[in-house]
Amino acid sequence: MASLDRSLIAGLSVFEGIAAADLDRIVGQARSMRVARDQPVFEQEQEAHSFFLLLDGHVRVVKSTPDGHEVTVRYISPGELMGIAGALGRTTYPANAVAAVDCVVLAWPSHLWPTFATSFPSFSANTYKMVGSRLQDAHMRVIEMSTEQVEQRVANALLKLVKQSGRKTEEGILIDFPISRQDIAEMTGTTLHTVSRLLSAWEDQGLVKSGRQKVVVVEPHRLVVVAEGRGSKS
Amino acid sequence: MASLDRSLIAGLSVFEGIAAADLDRIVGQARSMRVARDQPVFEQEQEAHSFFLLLDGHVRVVKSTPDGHEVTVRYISPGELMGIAGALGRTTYPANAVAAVDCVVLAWPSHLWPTFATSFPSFSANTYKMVGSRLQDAHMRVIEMSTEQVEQRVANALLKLVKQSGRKTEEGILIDFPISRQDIAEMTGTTLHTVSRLLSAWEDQGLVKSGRQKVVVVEPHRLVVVAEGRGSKS
DNA sequence: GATCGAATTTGCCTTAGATCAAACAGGTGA
DNA sequence: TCACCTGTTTGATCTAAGGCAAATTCGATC
Repeated sequence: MASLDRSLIAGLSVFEGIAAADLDRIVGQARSMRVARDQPVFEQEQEAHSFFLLLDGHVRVVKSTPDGHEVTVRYISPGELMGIAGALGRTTYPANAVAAVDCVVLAWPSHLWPTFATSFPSFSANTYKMVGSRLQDAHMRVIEMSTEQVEQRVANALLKLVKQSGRKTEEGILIDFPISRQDIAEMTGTTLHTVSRLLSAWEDQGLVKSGRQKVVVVEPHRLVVVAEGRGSKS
Repeated sequence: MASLDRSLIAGLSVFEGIAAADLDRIVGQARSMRVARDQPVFEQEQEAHSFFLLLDGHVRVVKSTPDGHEVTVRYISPGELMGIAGALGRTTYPANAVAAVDCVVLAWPSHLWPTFATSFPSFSANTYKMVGSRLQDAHMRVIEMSTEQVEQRVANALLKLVKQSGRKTEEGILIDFPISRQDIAEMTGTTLHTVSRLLSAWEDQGLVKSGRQKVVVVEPHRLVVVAEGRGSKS
């Protein structure tokens, strides 16, 4: 296996404030792995043997309910940690993580977490800061679900994806991984039919351009207007 | 001010695994305060100067949206921490916390957190474990909002309240603080009208007994059936 | 005990969005 | 090049639950 270099992780916000030598020690204990598109990184209820850092690609985190519904919790972008169940006192993963595209991830055995946390206090502080913002996110989701209607939620979801993984093209801002109507529906608590109708309507108005597993946001500004609830109700 | 005793906090799960002498040191730096019913413990966007432990009473944590909606995030029971924004890298409180009844709380200045975290590792571990379970909770809420219908969500909310703050009476299990239809609506993302209709229907079926700001669950078992989605659709 | 305000109940109507159904691409592999 | 599978579009209903309005009840206060 090629030896891993600290340059892989230097500069990531989770590792901010950590000395170069320490970064080496951290990276030295990681195992790097490739995960092919649509393959799992870890699975719900499984023993949480490792925690992960996404180096390249995009990972979808999904919870399945007993009655067969799937809810997308979040998308992970390069540089983010995932599967940190151990740091929160869990022994199993709370959700499925599947690669949205071919991915490269680093994995550390979970039992290293306590050592890392005490040896590298800024690592632990940064991690808990991230946990804090995920908690914040989750609360925002609850609030959205309680107070906004589907149109606004879908607009918000697209804007979030654009901010997180948007790539500029001549047409507009492309969401940089394959994403289906069904995926968007699972992020927003609606059905693929409704998402399809919304995208069609927005396409007619020139807000977005979309195709099979692909969405390009042409006019983010106007999408923000929709997200805020004063979309043109004629 | 009466001197505070470690017996106040010994035995609480957050302080599990901490030596008696350390408990003294921790309690010694707290300030105890009373909060009258309907008064705030802390407020959204406010500078997070302190974190709190609820000793007695019940606190409702509510988020307000710009457009005037209120969403209840959770109820805090005695023994739980709240306002730990600092531990998660925030400088302001993310929500309003208001006393549902007259309360007694301990408060520590936020700047003590880092010291506490390093001096009492099990305190920090316990706290993050609790954060983990709140994150879990929040995700469960999102899933409920996405996949269940109002009837199930309201049933679930009542069951959660019963588990958390139920007190046995001859009639059934009483939710041990004043709670209005509106409050329940804000917990479940619906309207007080719908909650009222549901409670009326359940009362007719003998599932609950309810009155002004009061709910008694008479038959938890049958409420569980409703919560799981196979309530008697005649 | 009379009064007043807040909480609750209920009926009726409306509607956002789910469900059902069917047709329609656009890639991929043979 | 064609066939096929998966993702998408669009139309036609249907319904859970929200909105509106009005009556009612319960407690607290004077």
